[in-house]
Amino acid sequence: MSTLIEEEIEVRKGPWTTEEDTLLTRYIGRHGVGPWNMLAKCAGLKRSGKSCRLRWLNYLNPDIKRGNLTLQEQQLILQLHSLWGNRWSKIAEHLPGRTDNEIKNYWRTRVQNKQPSSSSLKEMSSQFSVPCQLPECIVPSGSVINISQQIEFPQHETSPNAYAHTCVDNNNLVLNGSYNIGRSGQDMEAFRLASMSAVGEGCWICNEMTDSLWQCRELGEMGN
DNA sequence: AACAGCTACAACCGCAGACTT
DNA sequence: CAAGTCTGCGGTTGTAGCTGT
Repeated sequence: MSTLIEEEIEVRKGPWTTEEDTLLTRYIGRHGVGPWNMLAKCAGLKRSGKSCRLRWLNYLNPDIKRGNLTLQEQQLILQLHSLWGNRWSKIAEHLPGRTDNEIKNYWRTRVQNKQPSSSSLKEMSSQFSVPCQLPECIVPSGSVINISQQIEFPQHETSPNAYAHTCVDNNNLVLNGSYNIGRSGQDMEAFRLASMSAVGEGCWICNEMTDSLWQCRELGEMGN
């Protein structure tokens, strides 16, 4: 009979091998998902239940979608993150086949790391208004997008008057200032969502822009 | 070709809440 | 009701692969 310490030493960590993947997949295929600690032992894996759960949910589960996030998914993540913050599991519930880990990684590597520099922040804080020039948008050159829609806010008590008007010039998306920015975070949120809607399905608004808007909101809150 | 820096992603850790004894 | 255990979540880290020099 092994001691507790010896058992702890036996627990494997690090990257999973194909043999381990096979064992876990086969066991769940036969018996389904159960208590993870028990499952790990019964499957013959020298892994913690936690590790098995993570491996299954984030990698081995056949329901998981592979490949890059679609533009719609990226847009949805931004919208949901603006509503719920870092509630990754909650956000993942609205993206079938995507895991909270994947969404979290996406956010950290491709959104959060592209925060505007402090100098650009200062510049923005001095203006704190539209229009603002936006780099690297993939809207076809020459397109014109007009929106004048009222944004619905699922969780906000009121619907602020958020209107954005956009046009595209030489691949740069420009927001024309028909949005009346208040100093509340909610107004900034409205502008943010309006801008995202402006780009529409199949198009994508650049990360720099949404982050910049987010910073604008924070600046607005700081100013209060 | 070799190296450094960067990016994306898998995996671990700590914590909190739920559940069980 | 308290203590122990399990589960799930969010933050963080390690590293393989890619890219630029």
